Amino acid sequence: MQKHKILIADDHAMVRDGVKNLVQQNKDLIVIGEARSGNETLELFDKLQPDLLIMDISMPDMNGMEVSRTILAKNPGASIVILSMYDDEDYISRCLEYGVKGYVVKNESGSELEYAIRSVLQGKNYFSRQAQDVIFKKYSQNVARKKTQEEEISLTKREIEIVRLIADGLTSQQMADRLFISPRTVETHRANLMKKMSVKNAIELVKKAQQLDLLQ
Amino acid sequence: MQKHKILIADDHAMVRDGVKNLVQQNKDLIVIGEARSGNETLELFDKLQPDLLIMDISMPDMNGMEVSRTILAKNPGASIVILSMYDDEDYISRCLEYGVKGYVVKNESGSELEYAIRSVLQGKNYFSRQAQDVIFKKYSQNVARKKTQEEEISLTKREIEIVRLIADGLTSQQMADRLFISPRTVETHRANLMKKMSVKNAIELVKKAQQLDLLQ
DNA sequence: GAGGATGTCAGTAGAAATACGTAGGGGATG
DNA sequence: CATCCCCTACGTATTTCTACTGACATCCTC
Repeated sequence: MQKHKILIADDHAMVRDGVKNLVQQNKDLIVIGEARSGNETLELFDKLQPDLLIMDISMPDMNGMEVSRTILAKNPGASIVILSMYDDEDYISRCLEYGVKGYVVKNESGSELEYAIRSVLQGKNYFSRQAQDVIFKKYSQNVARKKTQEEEISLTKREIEIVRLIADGLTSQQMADRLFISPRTVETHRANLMKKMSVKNAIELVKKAQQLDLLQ
Repeated sequence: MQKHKILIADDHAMVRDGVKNLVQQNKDLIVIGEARSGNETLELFDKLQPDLLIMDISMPDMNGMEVSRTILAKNPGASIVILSMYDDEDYISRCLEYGVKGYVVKNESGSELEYAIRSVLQGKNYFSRQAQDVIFKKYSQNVARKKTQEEEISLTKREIEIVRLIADGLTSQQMADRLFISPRTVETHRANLMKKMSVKNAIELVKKAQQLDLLQ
């Protein structure tokens, strides 16, 4: 049987041991190395080429996110599960950005970590309960904000057409050619749009339209 | 003890009974109504004002998503858990958009539903394993796409600063004032940016910068 | 049929952006 | 020290955008 090779990175021996025990209760998993710092993690990852890296987010020299970014820059498919003390939104979203596949908050049960390991080795992502809560909260805040703004502003069909063309980077002349109307008319629409949406130039107009989800 | 009032909506009696049993094993929960269609759900929700609505996504007259949207438009804080046969990405993301707080795929265990009920009643979101997998897959695809584009273009610190100000809708003069440099210099940066990023005007520049995640 | 919303177009004027090219000072690096 | 990159800055010319005002036809509604 081919065992999955796992590298553990944490500056606390006790945590390393705990994770190691947890991992090695599974016969198809084997811990092939332990790192005590960010730099050591980078070295060992290169040398050992593990199937999975389980890493603390806070380490003395370089934090887990920076290590993740470095590793994932060189090894885009690498599997990394982050262990963190915190369910901080910044941390979590940065990890997602960098391509980390798992994120488990330490005060959650060991089964969360096991589930994360299983999922990631199967090629899926796994963010633990608390981590998801944070993401969903952020997401729904965004949605809520969009909803409340959306009410007041109502655009005509033509105006929506125009604002989309503006967002595509066309000049008034180009829009006029495409719509078979005068460039002056396009400019009228543009002016009306800016007035309706309380902005001072086309760039802010496009941003606002994006926020209101008017572009496609 | 104040019991949490729950409304169940599903066109299949067997599913309703199953959910009902599951719910009423908890002493602090009580099923106060059952709806067999989308329209009935809307009526009962208005009349009964439940603390939580557990609803099938597919119903004869109006599907669960449309019902959700209608209810949430009138009751922005309403708690809704969607039961679905499918882990379709479109369904899930639409539910998120509308403000649905829970999404459970039917072939998952009953404990997923219980967990969802608990979480939502506590004011949190809960999307079951399969639903999350879909979202994360989508998310990481986006990240991956972004990454591949990012390589070629490298901007200097000053250029990044400028492109962000452009994205904020400032004119060259305003940027010059803020950065204590000549407006001509700002225009030089702007021109260099447009050349580097192969675009013809500021709007396309901003869009490109957004794609490359250069704006904060 | 009066009134409102929409889409169309124009004049005038000034502000801003874009397209060219050129160039010096400073820092890092070989 | 030569070279490259970055930041800085200017000249000239043209295009595009923004601001403000006024106007007319159409369609819908009350």
